[in-house]
Amino acid sequence: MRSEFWHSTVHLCNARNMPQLETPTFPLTATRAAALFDLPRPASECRIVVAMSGGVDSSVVAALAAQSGAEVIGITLQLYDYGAATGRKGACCAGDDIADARAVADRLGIAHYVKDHESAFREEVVEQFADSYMAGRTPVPCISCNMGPKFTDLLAMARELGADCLGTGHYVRRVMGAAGPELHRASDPARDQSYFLFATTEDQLDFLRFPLGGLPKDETRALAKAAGLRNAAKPDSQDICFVPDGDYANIVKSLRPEGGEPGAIVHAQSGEVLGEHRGIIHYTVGQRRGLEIGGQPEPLYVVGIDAQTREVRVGPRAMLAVASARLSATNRIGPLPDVQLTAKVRSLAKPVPVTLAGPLGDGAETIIVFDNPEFGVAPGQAAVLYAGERVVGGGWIEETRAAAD
RNA sequence: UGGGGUGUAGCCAAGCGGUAAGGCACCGGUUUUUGGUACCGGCAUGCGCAGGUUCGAAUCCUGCCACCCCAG
Repeated sequence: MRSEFWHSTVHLCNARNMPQLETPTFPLTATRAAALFDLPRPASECRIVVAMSGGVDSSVVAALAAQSGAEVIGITLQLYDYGAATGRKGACCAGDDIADARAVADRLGIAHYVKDHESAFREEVVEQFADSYMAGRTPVPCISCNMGPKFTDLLAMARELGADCLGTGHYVRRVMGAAGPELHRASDPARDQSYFLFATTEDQLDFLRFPLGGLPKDETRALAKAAGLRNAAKPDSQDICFVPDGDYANIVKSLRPEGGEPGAIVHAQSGEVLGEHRGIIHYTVGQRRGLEIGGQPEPLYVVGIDAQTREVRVGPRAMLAVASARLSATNRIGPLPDVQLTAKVRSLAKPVPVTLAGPLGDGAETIIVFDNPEFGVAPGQAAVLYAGERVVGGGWIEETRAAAD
């Protein structure tokens, strides 16, 4: 099993042969570090797999795992090979990032595997990303990536390696509730990444650990410095990791050349053709900029995208008001509490009060009704449901119903 | 080659003698694990062109050019 599973391993270092490097200033004791992983047994008897992207966050997780006294194995998924992107800082899981992950593992004296996951990543994330845009939707590839490569594939690897848990650098908290582990927002709301993890299953959550979720701001970098990690000052990743220069449309067009076919920009109220666009993949419901339509008395926003006719419909902001949204493939994490729920329909949105009008979880379709009209709700994005700080679940936005005007 | 109208930044447009509003678009910044939104900032030494009057003209005068409408 092992040889087949790890046929693509390009590097493995033996922890016992590594020189013990001095990290005397590391501010956490072994006990406190171990507590972050909520281990089932004494740390010395545990094996922790850490998903190492090469970034600061997951590197610190590896450092914390090492500090706990458990046996630690770092795994880096090689997700894409983007030669041109090697100079880019802040990307993950390619080129320099893999080198960073390896260097960190060496520094910490832990084992480290690199797994070639390019074809799976392409299928599960990149192709879906392109298809979504081609369908006139706005995908969230980071969620697909968490669902597939990270929480399914990598997690399976960790289990096969006999690990007790899989630690990642996500800024969310795993909190033990009466009915089992719950997913909560990060302590630092500015860092919270729970939006990207709504699809985490209870099984996965059972096995996952997020040691950074409770850390105060800047603490991560302080830990990285204290541990002597070479990427301590590495810029935070942003943008989509497989889009090297931020030009996502280029990536989509290289995969789906038809995506660049022009179409009409039509006023949703008057039906007037206001101009021509450069392909529907450039637009998102709620988007204002990039339409290049001047001479209007007020800003116009994308209110709809018709993939069949390649028509982009635009209208005034009022037309963006949405009363409810239909969600598909919903997930539920833990019991549904009988409290006011809130929903986030974009990663940077504030959660707003909603009422759930249907089942939640097990892939069921459901409807969320916004207490107040919500603006810029785009099909393809995720709607993540919260009960206070707790993530209850969520689903994918399929379609929306406009607020009555 | 008759009459009327209009020409101000990429678009819409105010100004009607005192030294170029505003909106849209665009660009930049802030925020940020989705190039969305929002917010902040920038954006016409020049007002179709050439002359003239005036201390001073986009604003008045003359000529020319372009486009539009009506009539032929």
